[in-house]
Amino acid sequence: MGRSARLPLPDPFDFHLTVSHQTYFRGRAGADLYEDGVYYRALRRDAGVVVASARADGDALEVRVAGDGEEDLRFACETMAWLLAFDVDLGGFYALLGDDVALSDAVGRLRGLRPPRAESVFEALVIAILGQQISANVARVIREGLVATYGTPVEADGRLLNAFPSPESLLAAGPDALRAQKLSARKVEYVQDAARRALDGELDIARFQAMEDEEVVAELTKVRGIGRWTAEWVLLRALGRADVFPAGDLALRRVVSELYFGGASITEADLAAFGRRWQPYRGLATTYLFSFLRQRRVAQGGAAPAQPG
DNA sequence: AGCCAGGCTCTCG
DNA sequence: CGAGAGCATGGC
Repeated sequence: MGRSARLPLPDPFDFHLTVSHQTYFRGRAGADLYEDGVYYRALRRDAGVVVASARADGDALEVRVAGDGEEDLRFACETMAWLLAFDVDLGGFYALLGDDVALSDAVGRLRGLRPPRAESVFEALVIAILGQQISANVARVIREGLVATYGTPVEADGRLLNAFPSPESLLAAGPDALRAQKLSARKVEYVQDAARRALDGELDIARFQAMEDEEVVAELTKVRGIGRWTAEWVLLRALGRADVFPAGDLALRRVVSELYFGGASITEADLAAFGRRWQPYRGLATTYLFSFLRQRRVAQGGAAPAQPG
């Protein structure tokens, strides 16, 4: 049962690091599962779900699907290559860094990290809304609950995972049920509005890929609940844009302050100006800086895994 | 116990 | 324009 195919790996590429980043160095984050060297995702395709997994094997990515459908396998291969950002030019970014000591040091440990992606604009948008204002850890906990409760459960290699909740399921949930998932009343509104838009076809990825970065920002920020930061998150995580730099992001501001300004506080405008040094790879710089933070957070034992009892 | 988190809206001067 | 309040809740 099942089919598999092998995709040539891009170079450089650190599979373990990239999938670890995707799962917050914890092995699981929402619909993303990483166990025993295998990356699992339940992918939505048309009305159904394709259970896919990938692992690095020599110079290839071995992609598997549970069923026997040839189309499913092809879909899984394309999607995995997209999720793991096979198309991104890391070499250009590394060359640009040159004498950037601080980030080069981070890059030294993060070499081969690719900026992993969300499955859909809807997923990226919902995750971004959940993450507004609150800490990354709290956002992650809330996302776990949402995916566990409203995702589509499937099994792969005897492991349980969930496809990211469909727009239908989050709409059907109703406001009170989502409030019970620790969303604020506002966030419930925003998430359900996003679900409606997804069902109306407004979040179709092709529609956005035809637009420039700033057009996407302008379009998305017309919507109540979506500000610049949320739109930029979608650009990075769903559309895979290379040069996006969320200068309003508090964590990004602090880590740049720490690495480049001796901890002195900097404004959003300062960060935007400073970020120009990473053009046209500001999105990669963002991913590397976040990865630096995520790894350190886990290494320091902050937000330890759930207690046994 | 407070206070702050990988924002955003709304209100008021 | 800018400043400030409110939101939800996990972690320090």
